[in-house]
Amino acid sequence: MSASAGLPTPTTGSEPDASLVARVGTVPDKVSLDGLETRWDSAWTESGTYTFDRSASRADVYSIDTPPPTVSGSLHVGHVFSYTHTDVVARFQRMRGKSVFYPMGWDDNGLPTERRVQNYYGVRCDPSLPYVEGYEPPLQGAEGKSVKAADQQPIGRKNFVELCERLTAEDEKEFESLWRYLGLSVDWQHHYQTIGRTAQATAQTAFLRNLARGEAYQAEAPGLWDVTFQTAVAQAELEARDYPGHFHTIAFHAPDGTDVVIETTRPELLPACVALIAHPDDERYQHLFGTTVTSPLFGVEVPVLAHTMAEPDKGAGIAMCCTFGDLTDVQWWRELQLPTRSILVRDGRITRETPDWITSEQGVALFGEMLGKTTFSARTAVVDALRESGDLHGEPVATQRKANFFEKGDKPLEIVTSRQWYIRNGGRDADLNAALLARGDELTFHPEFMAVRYSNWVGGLNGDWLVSRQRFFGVPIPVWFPVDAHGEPQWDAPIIPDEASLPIDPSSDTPAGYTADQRGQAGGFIGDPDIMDTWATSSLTPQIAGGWLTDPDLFARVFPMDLRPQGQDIIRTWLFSTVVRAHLEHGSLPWANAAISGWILDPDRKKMSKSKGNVVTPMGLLEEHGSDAVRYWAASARLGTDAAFEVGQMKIGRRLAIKVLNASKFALSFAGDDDLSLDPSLVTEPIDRAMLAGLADVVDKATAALESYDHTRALEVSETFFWTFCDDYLELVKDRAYGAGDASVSAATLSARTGLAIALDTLLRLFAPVLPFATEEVWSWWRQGSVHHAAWPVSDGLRTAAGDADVTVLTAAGHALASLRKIKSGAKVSMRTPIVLVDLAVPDAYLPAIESARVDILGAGRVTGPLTLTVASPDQGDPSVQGGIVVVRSELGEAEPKPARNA
RNA sequence: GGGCCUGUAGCUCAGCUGGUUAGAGCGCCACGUUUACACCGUGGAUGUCGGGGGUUCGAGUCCCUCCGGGCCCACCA
Repeated sequence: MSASAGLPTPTTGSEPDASLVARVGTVPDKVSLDGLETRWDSAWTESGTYTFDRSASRADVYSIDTPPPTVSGSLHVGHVFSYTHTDVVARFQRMRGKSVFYPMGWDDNGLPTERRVQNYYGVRCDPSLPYVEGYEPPLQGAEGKSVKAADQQPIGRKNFVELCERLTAEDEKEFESLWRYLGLSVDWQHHYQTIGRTAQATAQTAFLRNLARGEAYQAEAPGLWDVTFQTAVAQAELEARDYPGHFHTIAFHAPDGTDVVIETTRPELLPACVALIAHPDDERYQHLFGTTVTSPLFGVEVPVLAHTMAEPDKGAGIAMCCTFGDLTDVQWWRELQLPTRSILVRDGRITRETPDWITSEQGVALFGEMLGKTTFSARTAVVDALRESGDLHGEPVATQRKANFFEKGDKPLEIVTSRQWYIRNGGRDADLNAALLARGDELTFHPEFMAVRYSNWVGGLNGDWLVSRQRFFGVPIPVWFPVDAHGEPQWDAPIIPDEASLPIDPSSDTPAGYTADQRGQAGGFIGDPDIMDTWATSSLTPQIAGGWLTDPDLFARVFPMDLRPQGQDIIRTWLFSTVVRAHLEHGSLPWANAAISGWILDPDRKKMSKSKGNVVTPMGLLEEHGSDAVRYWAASARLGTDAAFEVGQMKIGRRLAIKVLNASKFALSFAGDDDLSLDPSLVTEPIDRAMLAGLADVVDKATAALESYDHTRALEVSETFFWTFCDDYLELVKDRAYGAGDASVSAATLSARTGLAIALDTLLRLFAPVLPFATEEVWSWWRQGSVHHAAWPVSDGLRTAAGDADVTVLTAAGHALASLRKIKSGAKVSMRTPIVLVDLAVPDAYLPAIESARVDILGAGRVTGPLTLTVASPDQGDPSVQGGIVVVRSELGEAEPKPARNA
């Protein structure tokens, strides 16, 4: 790292220190923010400003596990917002001398990409079709036109995956250019795709290791199933939504002829009923426990059982347990060892064969009408029959119920029995659960309260992590199964590939010891048809980005990582699953810190999202306001707090960036043709030293804030100081800094010029993480190298230069100047108007301070006559203004005629 | 039903472990082109700190309670 270390300490010897002198190069006559983004992005790329120094040891590295954005649409302001937060951290750490490992990934895995490809190219995947060489899809960019499924051209899996890769590559190019324009200090040599070969190999290797250690397993079990996508769905992907339904009151029949009445919203599941269940303490049903009743219409005999999960005040207090209507049914079925009578199949329709437990003539006839029907039509059939038989009591009553949905689906989930793969995540194992909760405690969340979202989720898990999905585009489960002599797959004896052969696709690759023509044959093999959950890959981003498999040397330098930035909504998914994988594979946390950004809300306080159509495109914003301005807006919002989308805040950021350019140009203009000194020993005037003392405080506060991931506070203290610096200090020292106008430079002039140079040098470093473009631009006018590799400022040197000065001199002089301005403002005259006489009553403590800056105050206030200072008494005037300085008497002179301006 | 966050000027938000008259910026009003800046500068007005109780010499800050926003989990009979 090349930087001069913060502010150099004063030299004591006679050797001039080269680092204390800066030669001012060309400062533009007219400064502008326009074009800085493109210009500096090129310059940074060319000089490798953000290249990770892989010779650095782990202790000198700061590594970031960046969220790979989903490449299935476009980035929105929410992305710009949260990625800026991360970039501020990256830039701060880089300036502190860390080698920053800041890779970028693209999440092009999974359903969103799959669906987008279907729409964009008008195709659909049919894994049974062969690969077609040189295939071209029927459409290009048909997005939004929504091609009906029936009109989509069916293509084989390999062709489909190729299209996925083609489309995501285009998107990724666009995303990268946006990130570059925004000024993310990413090392673009380190980027990855979650569908890339490395990611696939990593996901498959990690899975096989989980399998070898017994952490991954298969089970044939009832589980939540999306009938649209026809895939199993994991707990983390659930979303409870309101769903309209009807309560139906239905009579079962006891042997003695009495009715046992239940209520249900799903009468179509009547043929799947396996028991009636009431609470063991429920007085009303005591006499029925242990007996059987007969279902209406279908005449199936079912037991009446007791279970504590039954709630007496829900419905009739006695429930119909079906295989399977909901997760409670599954629990009853399991715990009471009930038979399985499934009637729903994977497409969400009623089975196409009448099941053997339905034997009555009436039952068989009715079920015959239901065969292959949707649940909706089947319900109508059952309800009509019930009404006719008199077993429907009253009419159905409309109700609003909650149903589980796949977060990307729009039909309620059904429960279907299937063979699936799971990874243990503490959902069924108390020890592992406790260990993962402990990992949560070990992880530092910013803000802290986000930790409870983790522990709530982990504590509330009710099953292991379902990782298999019945989809096409994704990382295949890397196993095959032998097929026995009868043609039956041996699910219990998976054929495991060698790690060195990964990644593999078992649907096209052949396992060792077999030939391709044995696929699907008796005595041969079949591939596992499923792919892994997208989180099964995403949970390995630290390993993928860090080179776990491909570059162990790199991995040792970056893992466990320092920071995981992400949104609060995916703590339960991405964050948790990543913790699970690292815990199982490495016995550690994947990172030390998690920084959680809030949401961007539109002016109606609604979360911005594509589905609501209230998204603002980021590139337009960046071009209109400038990247520094948009970054300023983002950096003004604290972690974990939702922020309003506010153009006003961007305008303030733009104003700040422009002010940085202008104030810098001004400060540098005093150098003339001379070199500008940064030697603190030349700062001799009390007010100059006071300014440096104030700056030292700012440096300490900003540093402490950034160390605790509070970028907002760091920006705020720097910004507040900077505006006072411009409005008061610059005005006060202007005249002195210009000097006498001849070649001689007095000590007082040198003090002002050096103070300005030191302050500018420090302020540019303080602002660099938030305003990388404006600060780099100014830096290039007079310093060597990049400000983004300059050392983060430290207060020591500033304090040495300030000596025993304290900030009071500057604040008091500022207040005095304000009181002089108020005289003119009150008289509605130009600030150029001279004051020929003024008496100020000032607080006790300010008297010496103001006295020591008298000459500067007279100059800045254009006081041409006597300035008299007295100590203010408590009853004098309004002490709340101008720091308690009261104008006792004043007299204004004639304004000078306008000076001719040089164009 | 359980949990977390949040309610301060018209708007967006600061107010750290309780301490003098509650802050900033935007917006608003008035004035001003000053050898950096009109993408500017100077000055000004603006609040029963969601309501009500309590602890305290002292509460925007701590406790209780109610009301309003947002989010997560549970709730499918």
